[in-house]
Amino acid sequence: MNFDRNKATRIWTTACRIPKGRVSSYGFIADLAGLPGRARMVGKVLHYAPEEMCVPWQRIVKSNGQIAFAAGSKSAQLQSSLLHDDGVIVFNNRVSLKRYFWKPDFAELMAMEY
DNA sequence: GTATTGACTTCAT
DNA sequence: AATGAAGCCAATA
Repeated sequence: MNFDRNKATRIWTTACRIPKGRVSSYGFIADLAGLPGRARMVGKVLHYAPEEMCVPWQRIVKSNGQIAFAAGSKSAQLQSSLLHDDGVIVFNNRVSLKRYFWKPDFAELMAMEY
């Protein structure tokens, strides 16, 4: 798998900023990582995220709050479980963005723009 | 080189 | 709320 390691690292580190108990979307993370329009790449890259980086991939969901995996699939169940550990309620394979969507504060946004 | 494929998003029904 | 089409872009084939 030869993907762009540099971009991948940006995505991983960006994902690591999502605090416990919050979620974000693929597109939003792509934007923060400086890669607008590459939501699909975020998903691909998260799949390759090394274990030792402890990337909280479970906190990334679709823009409508649904988990990206098919309901009932092994991955979806695992993600739901991990989110539950974070204190996030998962219902019908989705979470409430109203309650959990991560809004980075101003200082964090500034630290990112590069 | 073109075609297909996604852990996606948005808009229109 | 649910579907579907079109757009998206890097990776694969």
